[in-house]
Amino acid sequence: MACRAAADDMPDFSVDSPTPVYVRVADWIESRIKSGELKSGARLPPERELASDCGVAYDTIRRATALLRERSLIITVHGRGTYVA
Amino acid sequence: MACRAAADDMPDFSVDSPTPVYVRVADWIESRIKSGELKSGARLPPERELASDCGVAYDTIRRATALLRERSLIITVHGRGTYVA
DNA sequence: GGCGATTTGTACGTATGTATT
DNA sequence: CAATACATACGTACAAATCGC
Repeated sequence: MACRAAADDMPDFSVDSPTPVYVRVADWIESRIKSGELKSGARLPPERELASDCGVAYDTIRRATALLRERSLIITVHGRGTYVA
Repeated sequence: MACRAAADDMPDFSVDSPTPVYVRVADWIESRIKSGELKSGARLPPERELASDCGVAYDTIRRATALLRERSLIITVHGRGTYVA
């Protein structure tokens, strides 16, 4: 599973913080892109998989990916998946 | 109640259509702004009230207002309400 | 400044529809 | 046609901001 490897250094999104969880998830994914761990064209895990891996709800992942789409960091294709821009 | 008056000519959002409900709700509100029925500075009903009045879920209203914010037609203030721009 | 009421924001979970493979 | 994956829609609960008292 593509995301499991990343789960090792995945932040604990359950910790209390003034920053919303969906922003922290987006920032975390952004940092993985910026660091080169996720290269352009790479496909992200399915949203539901991301949700369960991150221990957050599907809705939260949807918000996070919406943010990243606004930031033009990812591209999402209905029925296919989400890719690094 | 501010919105009840508008309920008379409110479209039936339950009818089947290829256009998502949240887009139709947004378009309906936009048409009420463009027609002058809702003037600049006017406050919209609370989102939950809009939801029940329109017979749709809170989530659907949130999507609709998000669209209208993107279109710069409304301004939303946390804890206060939503206003025509 | 506190308190309660109102209103938006976030988060969770689930079901069904639609597009791609 | 079946499996996979994103999109929409519903409902609920609690947190956070604002305002009037």
